[in-house]
Amino acid sequence: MVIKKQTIKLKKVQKNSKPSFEKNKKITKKPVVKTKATVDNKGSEVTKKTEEKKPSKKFSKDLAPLRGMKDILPKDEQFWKAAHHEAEDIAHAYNFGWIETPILEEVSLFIRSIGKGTDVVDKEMYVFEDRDGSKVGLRPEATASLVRSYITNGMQSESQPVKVWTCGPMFRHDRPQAGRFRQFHQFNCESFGVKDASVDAELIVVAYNFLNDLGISSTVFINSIGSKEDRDNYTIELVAYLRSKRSYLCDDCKKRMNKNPLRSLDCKVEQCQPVIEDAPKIIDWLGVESKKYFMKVLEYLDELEVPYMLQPTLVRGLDYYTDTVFEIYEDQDKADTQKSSQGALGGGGRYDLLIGQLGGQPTPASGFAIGLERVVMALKNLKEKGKNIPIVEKRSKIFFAQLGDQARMRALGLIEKLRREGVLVYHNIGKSSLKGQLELANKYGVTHSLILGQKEVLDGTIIIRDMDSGIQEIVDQQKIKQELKKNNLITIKSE
RNA sequence: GUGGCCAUGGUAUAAUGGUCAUUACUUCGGUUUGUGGUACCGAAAAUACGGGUUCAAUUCCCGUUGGCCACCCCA
Repeated sequence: MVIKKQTIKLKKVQKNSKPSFEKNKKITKKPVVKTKATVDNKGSEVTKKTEEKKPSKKFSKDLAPLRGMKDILPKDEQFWKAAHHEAEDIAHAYNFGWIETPILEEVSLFIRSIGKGTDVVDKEMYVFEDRDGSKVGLRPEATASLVRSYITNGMQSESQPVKVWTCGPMFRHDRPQAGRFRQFHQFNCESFGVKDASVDAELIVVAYNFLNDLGISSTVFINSIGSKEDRDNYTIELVAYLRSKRSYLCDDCKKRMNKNPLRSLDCKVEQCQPVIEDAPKIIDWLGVESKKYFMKVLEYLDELEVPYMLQPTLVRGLDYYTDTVFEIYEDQDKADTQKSSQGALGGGGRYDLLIGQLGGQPTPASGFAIGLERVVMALKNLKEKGKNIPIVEKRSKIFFAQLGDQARMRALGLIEKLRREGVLVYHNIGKSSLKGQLELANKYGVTHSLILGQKEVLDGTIIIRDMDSGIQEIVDQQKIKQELKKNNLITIKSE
């Protein structure tokens, strides 16, 4: 029996005897020499030196996930599941087919679609050399891959439009921030093959309903950037205008003027605002066709009662868009306008030139992406405010406790048998004390526990304990299911 | 990529240029070795990493890494 224990840190010693291998982080961790003074049963004192230092139990930093990447943990399961289920439901409801494409693709696919000169391609892509020397990249978004898939799988010969959806991780080497990660997840819907305002409107309504069904109220910000010619003409005009106001602009905008003038319209710097307000509006430069098309989209949205705002300054950072572009934002309470998270939950638009540009038959297309991390963030916020969110929780109401070696041996078999019959039970076979197991049962919030002990094993029976009243019933092991069913406690797996 | 703030057990925190680094939750064990919710007792568990100043650094300084936030950009 240990009566006394003391630990002495010998700082001085380790300082002076600094080992030469100090570069090794784990070993440099302060060595601690522990001395335990113990007294054995007979009362004689024994001093023993425990082994030199133990390496730090703290995990070393290089074990942590990479910067901007996160483990998604069980505590957040409900939010993620809610989002995933809703994605699946809504995509299904609108007849989108599920598709999954590789995360890794030839780099040129992304460069050719998203566009050289965009930040996503120039600064944020994970690119590396494959073993054969070819350049591959982690997808920074899904549209390029989906378009590639449409082409390489000959989907142009299916009945149009071809509508697909996917969910999965995307990668951008960005600086992590609220709602922004290097690996993040998107829900994507794309519609290929038909150019019609109704297609755009449907996509927008899908995005809107996805959020709405999750309890997130949102507004769509929408604009049209017209055809490529419209945009080129407009860009020339805009640059000329910005040049004339050059001295009033912020430094970023001065740079953007050459690189990506449309983005200046998005500038949030205060000094630029008056200039932006007076800037020529792209909508005035749309060709007749584009203008008509845009009006039609808006009409549909009115019809569908999707709340939207025209935003003449909305352009998007990816090159492939034409005509309709939109972003969707969570409606903020006035109370938390201060509270950051100003990123869009999702965005998208029409890209009629992309498929042809990548080598397919020229085919119109339109789509959107929603960031699941941001959705999950919004869901968490809502829950904090006590709002109801469609949480997916499959909980069993029953705990299975076992006691004694034979019972333990029997337990797994019984649990398996119950599972096959569609009865799910919580259990912790690793624990041996009944007390500990019932504690757990309590924590799980079950209403009843099954208790199997030595005696029950021999009798072929089992105890059913009502956790509220404490009343116990002994039933035949063969009749567990019936008993539980009688009390309406069963979570049947199928159906 | 730029800037601001930050770094103490698993989580959340307290404190200090010099005994054994505080507290709570969690985890584990015990208070009846067949009965949970409460109570009590006990245990495990931390100064991110590297360097500098100092007799002495968890504390002060620098660097690295990471986190949060904003910009850029985007989801």
